[in-house]
Amino acid sequence: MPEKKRERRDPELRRAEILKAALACFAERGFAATRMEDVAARAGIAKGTVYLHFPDKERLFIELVSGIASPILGEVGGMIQNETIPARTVVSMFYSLFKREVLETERRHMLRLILAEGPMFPVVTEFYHREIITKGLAILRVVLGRAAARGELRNPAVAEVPQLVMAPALMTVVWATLFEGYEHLDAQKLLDTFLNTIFVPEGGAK
Amino acid sequence: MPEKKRERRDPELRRAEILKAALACFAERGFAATRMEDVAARAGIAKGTVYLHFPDKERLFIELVSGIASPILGEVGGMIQNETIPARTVVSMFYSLFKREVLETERRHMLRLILAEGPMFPVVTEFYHREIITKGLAILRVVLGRAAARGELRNPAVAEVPQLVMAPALMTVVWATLFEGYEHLDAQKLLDTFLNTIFVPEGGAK
DNA sequence: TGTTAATGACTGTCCAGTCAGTCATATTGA
DNA sequence: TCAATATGACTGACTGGACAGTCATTAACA
Repeated sequence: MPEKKRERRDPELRRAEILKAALACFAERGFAATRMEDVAARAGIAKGTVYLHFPDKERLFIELVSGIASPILGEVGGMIQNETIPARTVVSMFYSLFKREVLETERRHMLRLILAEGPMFPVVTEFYHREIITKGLAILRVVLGRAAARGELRNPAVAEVPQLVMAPALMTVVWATLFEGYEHLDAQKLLDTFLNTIFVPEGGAK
Repeated sequence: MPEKKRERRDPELRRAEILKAALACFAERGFAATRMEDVAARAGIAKGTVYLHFPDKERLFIELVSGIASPILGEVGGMIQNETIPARTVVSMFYSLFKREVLETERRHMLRLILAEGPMFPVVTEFYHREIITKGLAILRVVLGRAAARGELRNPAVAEVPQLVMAPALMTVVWATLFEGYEHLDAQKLLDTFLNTIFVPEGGAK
C-alpha cells in the first residue's frame, strides 16, 4: 500500500488548517463523537501530525472555541462612543453583525457547541462569560440606558435586563442549528420585529 | 466479598427509578460522558439490571427526552378555548408554567440536553419539533393573532413571528444552565419585562 | 421446588495518545 | 551547479485504558 504523498507546510498554515477541520468535525458531531483521526483526515494529514500542533484533544477544542472571540464587540463598542447615534441604530448594527459574522457562517455551530459542551469545559464557559457576555451586556446597558433617558424605549425597564436583547439572537442560532431543516425561520424578520417592538416608532412619520 | 443485598421491585417502579437516575447523570455530564454503570449506581442497582429495562444506552436517552413532553401545552392549549381571556394572561400563564415546570426543576437540564445532543439524535430533534415546537407555535399564533386584532399588541407584527415569544424563555434556560454560577439573572424580571414590552399597558389606569 | 429478577465478571470494540521510522526540503561544500 | 548531509515535519501501526453490552450464576419469592 503506497503511502500518501507528503506535503510540508508552514506550521502557521498547518495549524489553521487543523483548526478549520476541527471546527467542521466538532460542529457536525460534538466533542465526544469526533475522532482525532477524523480531524486529521479532514485536514488531509495523518493523526500524529495533529499532535505536533496541539497537545491533546481537549486543548484543540479549547483553542478552537476561544479563538472565535469575534470583532463584533469591538465594532459595536466603538459605536457607543458617539452619543448622538440612536440606540436603535446601535442594536440594529449589533444584530446585523451577529447575523453576518455568526449566524450565516460556520461560527453559528461554535455557539451551539458552547451551549452543548459548556458544562464539560468550565474553562470555556468562564472565558465566554468573562470575555463576551459581560462585555456585551455592559455595552447594551450603556446603549439602553441612554435610550431610556431619551424616551426611545417603549418600556424603559428593558434597560435593566439587557439579556432580553440577546434572547432573539440566541433564538435564531438555536433554531438555525436544530430546526431549520424541518421549518424555516426568517431570522431577519424576527430581529426586525423585535426592534420595532422595543423601540418607539421613528418620528411617527411614514 | 459479600454481594450487595438484592431488592426486587415492581418493574414499573424500577423503570421510573432508572429514568430518574439517568436524568441526573445525563444532565450532569451529557450523553457521551455518562457511563451505564453511573446510571446503575445512582439507581442503586447493578449495571446488568438496567439492560433488563432498556435495550441500550441510546434508547434509554431517547425514552428519557421523549418522556418529558410536559403537560404545559395541554394546559395552555386549554386556555385558548376561552376567547375572552386576554392574550397577556395566556402568555403570562405560559411563562409561569414554564418557569415552575421546567426552569425550576431538573427538566431545565433536559432542555439543554436537547440543544446539546440534538444533532446526534435526529429522532429526538424531529420529535421535539413535531410534538412541542409546532404545537406551541400554533397556540401562540392563535393567541397573538387575537391579541393583534384586539389591539393588545404594541407591535401587531409580533403575531407573525411567534418564535419571538419563546426567545426569552430559551434565554432563561440557557443562562440558568451555563452562566448562573457566574452571574445571577432574575428570570421572573426578564419575562415580566418582556410581557410589559410587547403588550400595551393595561387600562392606562392607576 | 421452580421461576424469574438481579448481579458483576467478562468480552470485544473503539479510540486517544505514542513513537520509531520515513522522506521532503534546506544547507553545505566542492 | 550539483551531490552529500542534516533537519524536523510527517506518518501510521501500536498500546493501554475505558466502557457498552453479555451471560452464567445467584438470590428472592411463589
